[in-house]
Amino acid sequence: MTGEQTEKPGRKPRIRDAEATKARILDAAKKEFSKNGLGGARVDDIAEKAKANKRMIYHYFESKEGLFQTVLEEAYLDIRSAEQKLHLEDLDPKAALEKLVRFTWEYYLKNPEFLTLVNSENLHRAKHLKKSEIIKVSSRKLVNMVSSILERGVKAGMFRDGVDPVQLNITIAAVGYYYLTNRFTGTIIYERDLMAKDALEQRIRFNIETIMRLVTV
Amino acid sequence: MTGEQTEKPGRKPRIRDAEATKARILDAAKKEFSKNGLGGARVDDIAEKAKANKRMIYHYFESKEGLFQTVLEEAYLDIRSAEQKLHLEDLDPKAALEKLVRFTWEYYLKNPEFLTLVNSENLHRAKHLKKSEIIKVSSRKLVNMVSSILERGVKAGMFRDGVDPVQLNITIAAVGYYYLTNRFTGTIIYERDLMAKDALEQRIRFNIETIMRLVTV
DNA sequence: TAGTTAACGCACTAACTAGTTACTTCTTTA
DNA sequence: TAAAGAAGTAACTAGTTAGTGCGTTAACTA
Repeated sequence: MTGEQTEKPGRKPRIRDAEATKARILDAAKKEFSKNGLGGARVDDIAEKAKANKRMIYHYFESKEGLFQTVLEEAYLDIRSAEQKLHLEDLDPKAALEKLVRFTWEYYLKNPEFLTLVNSENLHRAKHLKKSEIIKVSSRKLVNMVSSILERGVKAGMFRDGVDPVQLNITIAAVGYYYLTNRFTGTIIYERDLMAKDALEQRIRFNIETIMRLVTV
Repeated sequence: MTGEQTEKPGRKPRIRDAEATKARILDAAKKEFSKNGLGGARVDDIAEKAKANKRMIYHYFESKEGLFQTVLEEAYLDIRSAEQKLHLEDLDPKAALEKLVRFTWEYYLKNPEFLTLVNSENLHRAKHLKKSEIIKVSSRKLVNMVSSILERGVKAGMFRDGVDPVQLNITIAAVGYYYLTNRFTGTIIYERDLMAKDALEQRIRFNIETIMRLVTV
């Protein structure tokens, strides 16, 4: 173990603390990568913001890309785990679906770094995500969750049959994701402040409407 | 004019040709920027691929960012002008809307650079697009087009009233854009080849269904 | 408490990168 | 045809940038 005897639950008075340093690096890296992309991010800046020596980045994460991969993996695991905590199986199908749409929207809104990280990874043709097995496993759970909501809805006569759960999943993500990643160009194109409070409220209502109409009989 | 007398319509035998060089640079730049993003693109590589001297880039476009701005502007003008050529006003509302959904999807599919350029611009908080007046004007036409389809549909009793044309427009873009920009991570997450021929066909059908159900009474 | 391991820091490098200087050559026009 | 301007080139610069070699010090353990 890692020095359990001197550690008290909420306190880590050690001057040298591998876990804390790692965490500070990951946190700074997430901000930098999401702000500037993988190519635009600077290792020196990450080290400075993490209040760590640059050498530590290479010590813990091997390379800039290794660091990016870890950041990305953690980001995916975070949203996947938050989705599981929704316990949609306890709600009736309509309420469950609406809750998922709302959750997805709010997660993107509160975690805009997630959007940019995913964009960055797609620019690199998902070469980092490809190596991660745990991401596949946790994503399967999401698809199953939506599948079972759909099934229950069909049985209850609320939803129509034949809606592909993967397509539905993609669409739930799409209507929120697109609006939010493209909020800067969108604000210019549509000459409207897409991030104003009422604009955001209008959008989430519209998204729920879109998804509900899609599955309703 | 630029040496009109020696130019024959389809032939430009000049060794020195400013327009041709400019065009080659823009073409190479579009590929480089869309492949690597603004930060990741290399000016030297663009010059090499364009078979032009790097000095020419600075001569014609002032800076790397100036070049990016021009590339981005041309990309937007291209899609906006293609949309206008659809002549949706000649079709009945349902057919018009379906044609727009299909066109948007196919444009993204055939011009994936557009998607990455827009992503890159959003990473930079739309600082380049902000400067462009012509983009706003041509985007207004798109919104008006959708507005008038909606209006005609409502009058004909086909579409329900109160659908916001901007939200609809964003949604039409979203359902195609998200699927295609995130095709690399998507293929991993959903463990399914999103770019297979039948997958693409399934998606466009799903998108049309989504949009039609959204506007139908 | 001595010895070992792991955390950390300094200073460096080799390669790269946007942008420029100073120049040559082609094309047009007075 | 001579002069001027525009198109094009090669070589360079000043500043970055990812990644390292090597030494130091704190923390754990035999």
